[in-house]
Amino acid sequence: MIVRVMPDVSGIDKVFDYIVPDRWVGAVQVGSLVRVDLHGRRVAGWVVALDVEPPAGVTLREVTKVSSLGPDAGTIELARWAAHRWSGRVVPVMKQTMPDTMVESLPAGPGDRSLPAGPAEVVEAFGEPGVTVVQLPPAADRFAYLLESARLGDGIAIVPGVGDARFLGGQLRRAGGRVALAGRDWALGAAGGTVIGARSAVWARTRSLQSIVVFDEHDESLQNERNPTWNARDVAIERARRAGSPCVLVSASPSVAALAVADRVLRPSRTIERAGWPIVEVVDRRDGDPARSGLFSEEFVAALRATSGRVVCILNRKGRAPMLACGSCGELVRTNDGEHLMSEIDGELVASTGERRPKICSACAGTKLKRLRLGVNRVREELEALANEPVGEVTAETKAEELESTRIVVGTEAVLHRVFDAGLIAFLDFDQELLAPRYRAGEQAMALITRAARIVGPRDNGGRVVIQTRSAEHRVVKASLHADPTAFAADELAIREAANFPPASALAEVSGSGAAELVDPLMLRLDVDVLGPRADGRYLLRAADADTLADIIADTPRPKARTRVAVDPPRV
DNA sequence: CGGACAAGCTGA
DNA sequence: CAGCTTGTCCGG
Repeated sequence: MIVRVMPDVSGIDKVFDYIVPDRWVGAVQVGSLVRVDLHGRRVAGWVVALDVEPPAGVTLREVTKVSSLGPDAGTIELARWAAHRWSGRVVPVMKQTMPDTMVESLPAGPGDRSLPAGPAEVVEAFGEPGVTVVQLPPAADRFAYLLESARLGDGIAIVPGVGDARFLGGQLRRAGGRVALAGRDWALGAAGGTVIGARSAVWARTRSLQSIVVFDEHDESLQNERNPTWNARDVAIERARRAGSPCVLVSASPSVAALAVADRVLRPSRTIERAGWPIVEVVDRRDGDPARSGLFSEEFVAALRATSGRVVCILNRKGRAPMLACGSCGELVRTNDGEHLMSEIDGELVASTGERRPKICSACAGTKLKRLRLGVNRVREELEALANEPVGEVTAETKAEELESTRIVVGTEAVLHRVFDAGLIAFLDFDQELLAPRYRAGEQAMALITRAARIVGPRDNGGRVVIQTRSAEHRVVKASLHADPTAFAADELAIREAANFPPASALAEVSGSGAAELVDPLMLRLDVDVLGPRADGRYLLRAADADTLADIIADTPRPKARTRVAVDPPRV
């Protein structure tokens, strides 16, 4: 038998034919990982087709080993689709489809077992094929959606982190479901049941696919940070579409990307939604004495005194220039559209968007601007004095037990991934998040509030989220205050459409020394906009939609010089 | 990717 | 012109 093999070599995006010795003919399947000789090297590779007709004039070599089972034919096709959609190579995607350790054969599949049907709205979410967005308050119990997915048969559940996977997976197992953790229990999942895991679980092998459910669909960790920058939410949608099965996207604050492709959106009543969010207190730091730019508002201090449980203060300061605020009215110095911060360069106000103007407050025409500086250490010391008890600073190095033993902690937003309950979460300087120079800043800020809301729990829990800001009218702040992510999504979508940003268009960032050369032939085309170069030599490509953009990039020759193309860049 | 080979450069 | 670097090509 002659098979076609895709070598697991990062520089090669080509397939080669090999002879399978008779003794392995039964063992080799599409997706099998084999070892082959290639150009004097012994390398691993995936069998992508069986019984092929090799090109004339080449001498075939033999497969030297059959190492493991791998993805099925449909998943290989899906990997090819993703590599094209995110303008990258297939090999790194193929790696995602593999088990943690080699698998020679699959165990027996689960027998028939019946799980109980959930509430009507949960059953309805999985009721028909297509994309259903389920908006669920942050502290709501999501388990019913996992259980329903498992009740329908083999399927995949995707969560932001492996911790979530272990927790929800354990719950399902105790409820009688057959659960496999993606990667580790690859063979078990391939034999049948529910595969649960972080983003790479979307590539898991399954026996069949009756549904896919994605929890926290808005979470940025669902996007692969290396090229190709595939997003598990989008891959899940495509995989479910190919299987003719429902794809359910669950989020407390659905992304505009998900809403744009949704066939149906299921939202709770306002009463239920409000009840599922904590009390959010917005403190407008422009009020009161504008000369006082202290770190802690009276409202925060009151909340701190009233909280007996854990207190988490979030302060983002890494690599940030000091913000400017008007000395007379306290307004932040922002771009005309109010979306981004401006800083002072050579006596002029300049924003990352290129907008510039003289040093004048746009709200009151005041000319006295003051710098607002906040450092974590100063915050920690002042907070310690205020609370009269030890305050911990959380960094990546902070040990879990140290974090557990300190009641009050200060850190960057990364703390929100390490703390699982709190009585008070305060964003001391939320403007840094709101006005970050990225088109997704609003959604990213909303995601932080959503995560904080889940940690402190629903409003009858007594937990609180405090937002200190000078942008109280910002859509994220208003939506948080009113527990109304629907309003946020509508406002965010309008802004994206006005600026022709996704989901109204598709973007790719081109960087590296070959960027100018790659972009050059695209300058005259009408179906793609070339924006840039920016100061760091990066370009942005913009097309009407992701497919058009992918086709254009695929048809453009890659320069010899190093060039990186990042599709759907999260930090632009 | 990484080996093979060709073309280009350097110093004696 | 040996000895080395740099660039280009290609794999079954």
